[in-house]
Amino acid sequence: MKKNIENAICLADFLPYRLSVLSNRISRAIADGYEEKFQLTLPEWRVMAVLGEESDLSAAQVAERTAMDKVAVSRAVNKLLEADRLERHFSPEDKRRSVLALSNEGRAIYNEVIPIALGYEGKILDKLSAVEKEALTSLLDKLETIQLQA
Amino acid sequence: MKKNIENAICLADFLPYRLSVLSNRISRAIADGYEEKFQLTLPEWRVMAVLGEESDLSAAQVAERTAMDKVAVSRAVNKLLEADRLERHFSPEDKRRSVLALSNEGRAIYNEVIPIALGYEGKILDKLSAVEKEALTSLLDKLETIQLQA
DNA sequence: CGATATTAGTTTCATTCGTAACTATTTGCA
DNA sequence: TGCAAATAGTTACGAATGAAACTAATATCG
Repeated sequence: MKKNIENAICLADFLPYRLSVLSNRISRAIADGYEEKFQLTLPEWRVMAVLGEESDLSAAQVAERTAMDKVAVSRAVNKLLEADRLERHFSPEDKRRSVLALSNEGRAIYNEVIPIALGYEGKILDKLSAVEKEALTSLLDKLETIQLQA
Repeated sequence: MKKNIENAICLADFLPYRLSVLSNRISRAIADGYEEKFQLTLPEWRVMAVLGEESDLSAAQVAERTAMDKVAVSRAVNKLLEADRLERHFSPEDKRRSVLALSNEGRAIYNEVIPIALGYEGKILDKLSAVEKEALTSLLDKLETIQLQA
């Protein structure tokens, strides 16, 4: 396998490229499992996923937990509200702050999507040994802490 | 740390989500290192990267090596042609097939971007021990082979 | 109290992206 | 040969995305 020793990049060996291709492939496969069936986009699903875990978050808290930006959250929330998958009211103390939660319908969909998403993750993790799974988790923990801004 | 044992997802522990966030963060950081400076988008850079390694590829071969689809390649190639960073002629045997290569100007830019890209990768890899680097490579090798299509 | 700054969330606009349809060329095979 | 199918690449179009400007509500501080 060609290495990046001279002034050239072998894309196939380049970590950022490999992560990008792998991640896109996995996300696409999972989204294919629910997008058409539930008319649900990836950003919408992410919003539902955090609200399934914890209710009554503000849009900003959803953004924080999903690593989405506030515009993306706003759009996803509005589409979910239109589809009656979310309920929103506003905090009495601060009328700007929204308080978001899954509706019954949203919860039902959440309960259906969860096994699909976990199924795909399982399909991947099942191919790894216990040691490899451990290594993967610990590498991700470490990589997530790395500061990149020049 | 909350685990995915019940019918819920802890996004922060969910492998596809973690990969996606990590990969986007890294790609964004690297792109910030060349996009503005060279007026170069990520897909354009990917095309240049493969042609820097190997010249006279067709658009389809570029697509294959970059994991981009043919439309994205077509667009990137056309922008690079307009900017005189690429040269294109067509195969005499098959007038449909393009033969792409970096221009001198493209090569010069390639030579400038390479160290930026490798620098970011190095910044990440330097935080890992030799054993961790080995584990990462072997995990990626393995994960890349996994079949996901339901 | 009242002006200014900050914060939450939305809207706008320009760009990007993906899918599907299209053109041109070549291949295969009756 | 010659016509249908396949292939290389482009175009068209609607949806998704991101940055910046905007609105409304609250906080700060003279």
